[in-house]
Amino acid sequence: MAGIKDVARRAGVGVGTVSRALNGSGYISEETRKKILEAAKALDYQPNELAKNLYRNKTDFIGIMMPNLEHPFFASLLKHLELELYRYGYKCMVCSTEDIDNREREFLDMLKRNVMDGIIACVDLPGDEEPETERPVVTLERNWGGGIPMVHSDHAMGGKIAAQVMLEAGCRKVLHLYSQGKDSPFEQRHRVFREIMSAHGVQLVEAEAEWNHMSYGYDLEMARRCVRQYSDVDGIFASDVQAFGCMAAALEMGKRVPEDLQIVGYDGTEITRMTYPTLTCICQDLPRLAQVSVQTMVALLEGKPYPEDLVIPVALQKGGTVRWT
Amino acid sequence: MAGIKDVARRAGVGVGTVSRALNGSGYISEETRKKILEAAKALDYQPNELAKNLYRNKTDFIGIMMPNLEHPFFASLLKHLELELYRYGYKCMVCSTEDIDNREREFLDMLKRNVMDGIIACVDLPGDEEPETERPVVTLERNWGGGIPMVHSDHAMGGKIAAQVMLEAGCRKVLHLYSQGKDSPFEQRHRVFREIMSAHGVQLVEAEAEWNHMSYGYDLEMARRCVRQYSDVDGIFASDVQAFGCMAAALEMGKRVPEDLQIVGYDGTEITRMTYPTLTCICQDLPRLAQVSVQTMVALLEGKPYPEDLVIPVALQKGGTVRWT
DNA sequence: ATGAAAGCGCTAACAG
DNA sequence: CTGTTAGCGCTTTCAT
Repeated sequence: MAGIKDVARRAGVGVGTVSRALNGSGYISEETRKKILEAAKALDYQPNELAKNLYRNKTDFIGIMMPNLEHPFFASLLKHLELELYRYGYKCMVCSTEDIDNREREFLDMLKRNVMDGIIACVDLPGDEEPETERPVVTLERNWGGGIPMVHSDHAMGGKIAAQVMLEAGCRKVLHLYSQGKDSPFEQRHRVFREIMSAHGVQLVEAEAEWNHMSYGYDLEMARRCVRQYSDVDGIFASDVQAFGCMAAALEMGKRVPEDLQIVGYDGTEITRMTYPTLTCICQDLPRLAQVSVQTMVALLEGKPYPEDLVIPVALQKGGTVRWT
Repeated sequence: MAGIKDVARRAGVGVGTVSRALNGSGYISEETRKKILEAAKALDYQPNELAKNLYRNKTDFIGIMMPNLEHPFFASLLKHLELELYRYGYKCMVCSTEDIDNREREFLDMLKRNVMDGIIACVDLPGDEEPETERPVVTLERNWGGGIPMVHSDHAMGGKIAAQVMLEAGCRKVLHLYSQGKDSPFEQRHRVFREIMSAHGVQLVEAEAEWNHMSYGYDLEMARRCVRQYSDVDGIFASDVQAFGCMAAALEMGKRVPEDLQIVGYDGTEITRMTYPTLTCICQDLPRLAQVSVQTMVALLEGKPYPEDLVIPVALQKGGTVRWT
């Protein structure tokens, strides 16, 4: 592997000159620049990024922490985050905590060791400690407190839209699958939904999903159980995957959707458009969530002020699991 | 940020001693070791990995190249790869090429710049050039030639199983959605499937999906078009996502699955178990694919021989989209 | 058993 | 404009 010294020798100049020529910093005569470029090409010179990183104390890596990479919400979010980071010249290092003990802690420690420049986290803060904040952290949908910027969807709006859909659809007894995290912004969605339902005299049956247990298997299984247990409801509000689990269980029991049972999902991932009928759901704006969190991260890294408004609107996607009038 | 010098000063020893104590290399008296450990703890010392990387010329990063992180097959594969790399102490750097021009090339160049120790690639080799092989590359389901190890499923077996299912189900006219890459091992699946179908006099209608255009939207749209166009088939063989697209289009047209139309998917991702009826499909063994490719990568990095057999068996998942007798 | 010193490959400050 | 040199923070000889 040719190093900068080899290039310097071949071009008959000093290493400093090579560095300047290749980085376009400082003054270089056109002539020597050409010589250097030629030498670099001839030797197929590639600067060793490790040396550069040590000097700059920066790697251009951003770590992404997610509970589960297989879940359609996180898979899609990761895609958008990676793309957005790429636009700003950052590389994406990913950590799927799954249910592995201590994985969050280990990952956060890497931040202290300068492995990456910052972290975008979609998981809860491990333990009760404040994170070291020497390098920036931005969270998505998770409250880490301590002035750490949190980008999230407008879940109050989501709960409200879902409730309105249920009301217009004429539901009288609704199954509501929810989950609650550490001061999570999600709770707004459930709170608002409950309030509106109660205010209109709609009966509510609730089941709590384990927080942060993001997996298809779990979601489908719990959805199935709930539908069996509360077989007399005429409406369901749950996350996308859970909603599909409910629909499958109901169809298996001989119910018709939406004639006997109306279903509203939450998230709006691609899977909602994959079936017939398509799933009516509240869509989170994943591209925008990714965009804003990356912008915030970059601003933090550059010491600039970051966007004030970190709340992203949601939208209704009308699908075939609700009877529209 | 406390450095090794600070620790040395505080413990009243030289930096070399601190390094040895903390890495457990060389001889250290129990007494000074204690002093050093204390000092390190007191200062919350974290070794700067950038310096270590430069010295070792190694980062413990493995790059993962994928065409699309949102697609359930790749999302799931990534999850397993990341987990497996973690087991071996490697971190996972991810690159989603999407359809971005030159992204593969750029990512491969990072390998030359020592940004990562190796690459596991699930995309085609850009251009016709041989990749620099100074640092190891392993591919998953992609043929990069030049002695680069390729881990892949036993697609001949997959094609055979799918064909047998179709025959047993009594299909007489089958729609076959396929795609072909650069010398891809996938082709076996299509070749074997065709051969068996023809041998038994089953009529075959084929539609080619664009290679490497891995996205829900595209898959669903093309599936819908095909089902409309070939509305008289009684069986369909396609990838998971395409299969769902076909099923949705057929249901929308008033057909019944599996009574009027039987469907066999390929991949066996989580989405196949999400609906009612569940999708009959050929399952690739993603955990095993990940395991073998990571083992191969690690062996390459350590200069050891790697597993000979890089072909992973597939299995049939019986679902409700086929009439079982 | 331990301290001093020489790199790892690059960038930037400083002389010329 | 360009060459020389001093780090970046760590690991590892090499003396002692």
